[in-house]
Amino acid sequence: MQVEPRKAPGSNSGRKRLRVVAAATEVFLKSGFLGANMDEIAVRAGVSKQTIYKNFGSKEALFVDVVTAMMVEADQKVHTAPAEPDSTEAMERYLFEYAYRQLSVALTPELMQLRRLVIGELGRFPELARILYERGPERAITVLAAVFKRLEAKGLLLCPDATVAATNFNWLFMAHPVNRAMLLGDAGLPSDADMQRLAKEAVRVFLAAHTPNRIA
Amino acid sequence: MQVEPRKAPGSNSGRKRLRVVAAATEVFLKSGFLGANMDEIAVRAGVSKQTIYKNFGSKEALFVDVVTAMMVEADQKVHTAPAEPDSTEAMERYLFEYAYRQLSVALTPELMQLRRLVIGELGRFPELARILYERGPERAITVLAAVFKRLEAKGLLLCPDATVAATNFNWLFMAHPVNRAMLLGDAGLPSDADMQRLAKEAVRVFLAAHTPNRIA
DNA sequence: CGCCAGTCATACTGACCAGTCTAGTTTGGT
DNA sequence: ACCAAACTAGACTGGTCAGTATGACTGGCG
Repeated sequence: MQVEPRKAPGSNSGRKRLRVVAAATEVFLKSGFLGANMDEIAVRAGVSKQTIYKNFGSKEALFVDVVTAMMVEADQKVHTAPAEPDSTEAMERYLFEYAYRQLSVALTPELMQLRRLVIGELGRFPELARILYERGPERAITVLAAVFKRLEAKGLLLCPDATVAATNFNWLFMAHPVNRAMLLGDAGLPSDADMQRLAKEAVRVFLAAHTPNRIA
Repeated sequence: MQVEPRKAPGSNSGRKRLRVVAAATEVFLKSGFLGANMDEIAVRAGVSKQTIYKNFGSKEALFVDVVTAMMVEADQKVHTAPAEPDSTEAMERYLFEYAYRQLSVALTPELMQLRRLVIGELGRFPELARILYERGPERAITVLAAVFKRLEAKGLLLCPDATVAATNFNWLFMAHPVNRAMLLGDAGLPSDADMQRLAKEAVRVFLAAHTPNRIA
């Protein structure tokens, strides 16, 4: 099977390719890799199976393409960097905003389902799980650690190991809702008020453990 | 299809049943629900397919039985309750021991693979995921919250909401390694030294945020 | 010994499905 | 207008697999 090179997105071929990716995304998210049916994907995309196989070569390759595309798209939403704070009060606000934004962006039904899918297919597609790990939590923690290092230099934070501190903070607000969503489904996702509570509590605990001269 | 009632475990039938469960456990963990092959399970159990269908009725039912059995077994290992502490120093030790034990017991390749499996099959078997949630993190947090309430009554802890405090503590040591294991596989599991570090850091952060009159 | 419930190996059915093939149609560039 | 590339519907192949059917074997018990 000869796989055609990717066409420009404006062309007719390119548009068809996008429709296939969109349809495949739906179907894979709904049914998983083995449960997904190529005929259903073709019908939903309004495209013949031939076209799919011409563009992607195989079910596996389509799956990898679809999941990778979903992660790239998610990446773009997560990337935002507000100005870093200069005072204790500004830092508290900064941390709260950061946590709240991460919660809002990451805890969507699509991303949670993507996560379930990738975890379930770890055995078959370990490289996809690795990419999700690196682009998700690892990247978030790395970026946060760099911020914390600068905050420590300013004397606003006390953290001998910035990566450990960033890991602490990240999971203080993320762990509980993500775990719930993984096992309870979309019904377990937090409301906006929940997210604010989570962010606030995470900031409180984090600062209690990483601020110089603090009295609880 | 008539499903036979469960036989006493000592009998010949009972032993065969156990061998089926053991074999099915292996195969489901390795291949997932759809990927698992009933013929392979039969061969591994040294049993004919007929016997499997007589005892369990269907692939779905076997899967539910197997996963439930795995969770019951895991439960027994997790349940241990050392004496509750009476002083600040004893509490620190207690929390460390608790965290370290939870890490040691929960972060095994089998339990992590079970978790991946259940998460991946959330769409098909939501009730299994719910059971895992209730018997796993929810139960751990509930038990911990009760302990924290008593510790607060003794004046050792400061936590207006014991459940929030228990959630904080639980995920402070669990979140990072569990997330790594989910996405990086068994190679991402922490070493014994890692677990001790995780437990120690979690206790430090937790106590900084939940102890009366504490100076960081 | 003879009974019979449980088990065995094996073959089969019917459904599903990834991927291919065919022959006719549309599209887009020149 | 013309042609080549891309696309279409739909049939087809080959393989897999859940679940059933068959007929023979075995072991415990009266």
